[in-house]
Amino acid sequence: MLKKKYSILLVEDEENLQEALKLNLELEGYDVTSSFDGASALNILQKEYFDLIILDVMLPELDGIAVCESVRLQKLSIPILILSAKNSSADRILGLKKGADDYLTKPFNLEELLLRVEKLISKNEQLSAKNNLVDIFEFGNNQIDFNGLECINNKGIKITLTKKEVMLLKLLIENKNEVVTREKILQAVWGYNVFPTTRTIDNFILNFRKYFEEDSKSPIYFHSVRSVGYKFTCP
Amino acid sequence: MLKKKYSILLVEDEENLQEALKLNLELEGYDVTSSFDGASALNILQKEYFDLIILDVMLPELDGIAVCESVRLQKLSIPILILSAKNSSADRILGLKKGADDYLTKPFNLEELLLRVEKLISKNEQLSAKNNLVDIFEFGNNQIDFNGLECINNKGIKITLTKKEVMLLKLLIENKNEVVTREKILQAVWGYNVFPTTRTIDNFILNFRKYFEEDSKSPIYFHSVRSVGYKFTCP
DNA sequence: TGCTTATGTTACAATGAAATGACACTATTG
DNA sequence: CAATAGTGTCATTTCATTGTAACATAAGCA
Repeated sequence: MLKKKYSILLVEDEENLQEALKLNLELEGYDVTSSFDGASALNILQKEYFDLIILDVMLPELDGIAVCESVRLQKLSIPILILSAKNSSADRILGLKKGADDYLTKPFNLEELLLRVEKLISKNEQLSAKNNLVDIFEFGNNQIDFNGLECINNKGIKITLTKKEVMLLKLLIENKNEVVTREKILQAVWGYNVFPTTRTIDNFILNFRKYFEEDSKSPIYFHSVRSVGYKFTCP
Repeated sequence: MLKKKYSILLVEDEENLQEALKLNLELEGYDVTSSFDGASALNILQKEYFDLIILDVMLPELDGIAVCESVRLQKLSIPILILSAKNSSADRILGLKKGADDYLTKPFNLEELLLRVEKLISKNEQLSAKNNLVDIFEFGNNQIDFNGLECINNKGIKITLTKKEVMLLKLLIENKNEVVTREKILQAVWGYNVFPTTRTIDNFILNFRKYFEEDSKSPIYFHSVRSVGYKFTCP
């Protein structure tokens, strides 16, 4: 039987390591696409399908964690393997929290990397057809279905969310009870090079308040933090 | 919403650690069964279902690796997380090769353990939640026979579906009430790994609406989700 | 071989999400 | 207590995405 060739996006700026890894992965039969920085990685991901992303955390400009976050916001369920020079458990935890599926510390044993790669791909392969656990978030009397991009608000009215709304909402909810800066929002939702007027974010918040707040004039979920950004709290 | 309680088999002979882990896992909402040696672990596994096994490698008599191997010989899919005092990559490789899904080195950070546990369980959960579609699917007054490639629509007219139509329809129905992205559609139905902009998908949807909707201008089953994809809903 | 049906492509119109600009409002500062 | 900077709100515009049909090509079959 013909074996399907799996594709890997390898994001690593250090040229020697990039080349060595690419070579070894290709020897294992993978189809490897190279990327040397976070921004271009995100670009490539828009246009092409991959079975796995290998991501160095130390990247010029946009770092690995940010890429990881951005990928997860767009609901791409690609497995992500993070490579890092740091071996603190705090870093590993951050990586795993931001949506990485596995975490390896440099210097690593090549065989271990290849094993982990294989495991990640084969686990994901099996569920590629249907890959969703129900993903419903509730606060107050609001229910949000992130898979169906719709929600039922406290008045029992069904609202269909748009892509950007979902991304922003997810970002806020993932960071609930902490302030998310405007810069971070623009970065994560609108991308690294598109910066619309600041009023845009406010308009989205405005909508969220209309959708979800009892009294949109005195919000209890969507708080503005003057000169910093916004904060979602759920009591 | 009611959350399912997941069950974990914790195999650890050191009593303090056993207890501490059990407590913490239970606080997270897991149902924990304790085992203190390899032989009894295998026994328990014969009789009961678990969503995850946490396995110390250093066990009296039958060690963790042996248990792991034995489990893999019988039940393939339970995720196994190995705990070990040794941090050599050789050991990690051995563990992973023998069928472990993840490997943590003692001393470990509790939060990291909990994160990895959660990840292992949810990944596996998705696997087992595979949808098995019946061959005949009904919605509204439409009947679709996925085997015979034909269907009877709401006007009682028989329509023969083509191969691609069946594939797309199946994909949408398997993911009913969820948005299926254009990328996923292109990948699943057309086998593309690169995503060209094409009107092909739209034309297929157009046909579905003609076949199955009362009023194809205001569809109730086949919804477009702008800049994401399409969603099949059946009320 | 030519006919028939399935699939893909092109072109253009319609649509609606998101961006913008204007202005009122509110908090913060010296 | 102005002055100022930051935020709330709405009406309006814009432009990418989607709907649609007619046409082109490929595949399958008599």
